[in-house]
Amino acid sequence: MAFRTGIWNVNSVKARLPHLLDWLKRDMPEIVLLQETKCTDDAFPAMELEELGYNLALHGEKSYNGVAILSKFPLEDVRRGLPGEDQFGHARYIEAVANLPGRAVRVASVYVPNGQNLDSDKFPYKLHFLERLGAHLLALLAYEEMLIVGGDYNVAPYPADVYDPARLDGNVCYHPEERARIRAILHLGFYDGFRLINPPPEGTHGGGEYTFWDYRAASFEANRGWRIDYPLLSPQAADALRDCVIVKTLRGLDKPSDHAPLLASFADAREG
DNA sequence: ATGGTTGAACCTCAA
Repeated sequence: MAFRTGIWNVNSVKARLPHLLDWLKRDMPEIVLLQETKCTDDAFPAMELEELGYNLALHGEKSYNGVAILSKFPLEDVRRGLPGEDQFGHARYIEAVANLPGRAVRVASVYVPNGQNLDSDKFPYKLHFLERLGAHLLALLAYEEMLIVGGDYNVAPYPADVYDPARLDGNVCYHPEERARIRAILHLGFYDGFRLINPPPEGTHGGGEYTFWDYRAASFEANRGWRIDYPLLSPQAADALRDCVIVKTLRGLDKPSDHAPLLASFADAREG
């Protein structure tokens, strides 16, 4: 069957619950990958989402980070954290198998560390996280499954993915060391689902299509944005991809997240 | 313009 996958950094699932519920009722993605839920699993608004028909797989922590998978299909083989990760580390990765009728789809929700600034200890931590993520995704690629890894990667991979690539080159989230690591993951054999549907424009200027706008300095109004949220797809998932859009309207509401969601549509396995 | 805003939880940190 055909299905849709939503991807959204909500910047607090509790603060964003009204917008989240409205969006899910309107666009009805069967699978949803959330980042920055910012609450422990016992505080997650499970009842409201279960009422919409979702099964939940949660990996949260108090105040910061937190990722979740919502699925209208049964979830199995839930894994929390990257392999070898400290059990008490940040809640930044969750993976599960969604059992669609006649087809299993592996999905993951990832929230890559922001890195803060180049002088911070958090910057090498981010680079190391990207390397560990790449090692894990390489292992998953060997399964030859439909695999959808959606999240906030906190890295704009290419010049078209930031509003002013010349000025921002070297900034955190658009630093050559970060771009090299996210592009290394792509070069393993993953596809950026947004770019499969929306090829980047020619030249080195910003492409104008973004998923994140800073709350400060009227960034959204001026479209000073960054494309740092995207679906990374295995070849099997890329073949089934039919559409991928940024739901920009949600960034323009009152009390928005600083990220806009994405909605990716996948075809039935039997379609050509 | 090295500013600006938001969320969670505490009076500051992370983004």
